[in-house]
Amino acid sequence: MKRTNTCGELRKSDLGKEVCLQGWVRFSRDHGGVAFIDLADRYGITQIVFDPADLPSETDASRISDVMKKFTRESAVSVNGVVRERVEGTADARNPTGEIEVLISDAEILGRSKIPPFEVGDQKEGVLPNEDVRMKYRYLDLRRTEMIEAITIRSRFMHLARQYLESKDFLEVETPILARSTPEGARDFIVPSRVHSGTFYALPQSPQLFKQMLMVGSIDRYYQFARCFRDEDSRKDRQPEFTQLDMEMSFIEEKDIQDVIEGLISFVWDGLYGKKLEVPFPRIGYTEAMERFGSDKPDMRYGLEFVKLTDVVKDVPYEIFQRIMKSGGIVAGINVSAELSGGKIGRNDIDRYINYAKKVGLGGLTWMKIQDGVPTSNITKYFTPEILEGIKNEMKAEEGDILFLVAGPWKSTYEGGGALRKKIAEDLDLVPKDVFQFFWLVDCPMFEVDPVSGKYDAFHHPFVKPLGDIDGKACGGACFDICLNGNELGSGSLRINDPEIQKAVFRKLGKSDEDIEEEFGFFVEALSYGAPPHGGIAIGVDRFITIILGKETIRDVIAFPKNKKAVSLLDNSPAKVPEDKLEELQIMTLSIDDLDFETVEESEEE
RNA sequence: GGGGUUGUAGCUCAGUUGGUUAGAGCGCCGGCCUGUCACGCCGGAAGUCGCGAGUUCGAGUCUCGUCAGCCCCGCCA
Repeated sequence: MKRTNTCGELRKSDLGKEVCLQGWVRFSRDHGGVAFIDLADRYGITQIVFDPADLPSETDASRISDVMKKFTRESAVSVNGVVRERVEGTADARNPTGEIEVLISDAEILGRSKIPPFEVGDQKEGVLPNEDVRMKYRYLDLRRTEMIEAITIRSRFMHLARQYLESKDFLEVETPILARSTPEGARDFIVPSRVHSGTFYALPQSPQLFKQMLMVGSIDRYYQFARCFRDEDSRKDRQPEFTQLDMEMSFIEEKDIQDVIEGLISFVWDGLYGKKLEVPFPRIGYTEAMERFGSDKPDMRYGLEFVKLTDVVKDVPYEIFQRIMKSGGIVAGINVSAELSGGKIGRNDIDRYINYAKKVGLGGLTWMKIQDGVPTSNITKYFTPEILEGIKNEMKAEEGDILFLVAGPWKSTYEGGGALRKKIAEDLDLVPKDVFQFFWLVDCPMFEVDPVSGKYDAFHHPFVKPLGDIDGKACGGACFDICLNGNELGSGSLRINDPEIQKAVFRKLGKSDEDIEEEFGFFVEALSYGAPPHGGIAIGVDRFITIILGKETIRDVIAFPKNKKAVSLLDNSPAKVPEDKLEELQIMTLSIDDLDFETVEESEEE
């Protein structure tokens, strides 16, 4: 190999060395005589200098000068030269290689670059182009320091995790990408079979069933960096394809899974940052999390906790609250203290929050401000002085504090309230940076009942081991989530290993015995051949990396992500395929774009 | 599917109450410059104001529609 060093490597200790550096021309500065190039690769930047007054004797100066004229920005080039100390007073303390430079004696262009569509180099005032431009030229975007860092940390994370899990006897096993479509959960991506026309594979939403069958297959400690596919609308933390660190273990209890994850994350943390994490992570029950923070993945780095007010206001003449409580709803409040808000919340802000509350599914938002010691607002006339006093005491409200009251059905009200809490915290800048708070959300229910249809839904998924009688009123599930800073990082559970219980859960979810046999027969069958007690967890790799790097979106930690509409602007996928490929698969498309509009319009006119 | 927001030079943006020839910085091209580091200085080229209608004597600006990006809701067992 010609290249002797990377662009981030050379130091004063290398003075006098003959080196060959290869990389990209980031900036160049031509002073008419002496000229500089910042040569960059993913390791760093080294200054190359062309110095006619100080050239080695055998050097052909005009030839080098000619070659360097072709060194357009972002071209890949090769440079030979000698490492030397920079002229006194010109060292660059911001750059680890800033004390040295390479005096060029030979140069070659390896791959000339067209004029880049945007700035690749780090700028004093970062002017990032729009994301769609970055996506179209992702290969250039990846050269940026920030992207290099994200990709590097991601790789380190995966390496450290593998190192840890292998040391604990876990085996990495690949599971199929072409698999059976399952009826539960998200929409599947479908892949047509050529051999069996009219039938389809689905891309896995997760390797759930396969990893459980690995347990039946005696692979008692499994892990995999698994690609998962879900055909649902994207968000900044959701992509149609994403990566999970998927794990499963046999002969274990819930705590064993949590111990492994705590060990794993501590190991990774130490490897990445050289810092110890405090373990075990705290636990909070589902109900408590909902009632204090209005979320099953609460951000507990700041306060603004909910206070239950149902008892305090149970005799309130305020009709809206009465109606809600009579139908089993709750009333809860959040105190935005004058201390936190700095008195910055005015009537306009309150109206904004009322609007926001409606947007996130709350029926409305009641507010009061403590003025002259009394909760005051346009609706306090419907409250008795005793009840107002009760609210004030319960919420520990003081002069100038603003109280927001939410009311409605337990779940949707706390969830909406949680969204409001988050919004207020962000507006008031209450969310601390550089604090990483892991915790376990525990004591989850097994089922949720749809308030409209009355239909049972699995709280996590149908393979979770129920705790107790599944027909009981509040049947729990042996499932739990790991959360970090208001995000769900992953969820785990003990699984059902008894085929009869598995069938009973499916029935509870409304499946007939025929459906169960058709959709999950192979799986129930597998459970009936000595399935060990087992359980596992999956960690969202993209989200984890996003959070620890303080990024806004998982797109920034994925090398080639798709946009909001699931389009890859780099390769323009999805795309049409030639007609003969469809014929081979015996597929016809009914896409509106494929219709002949002239014909359609004519038929409409008739 | 719904709501919000953005769209002006290759990139990031400004553009007043509707009014002459649409501007700036960066980049690009040409010239000058022997110690810069986002080098500097001088000069230059570069625009379907997302697209389509409408109002108007006149539209980047107002109205309607439409397309695209992003954020949120729905959706994501």
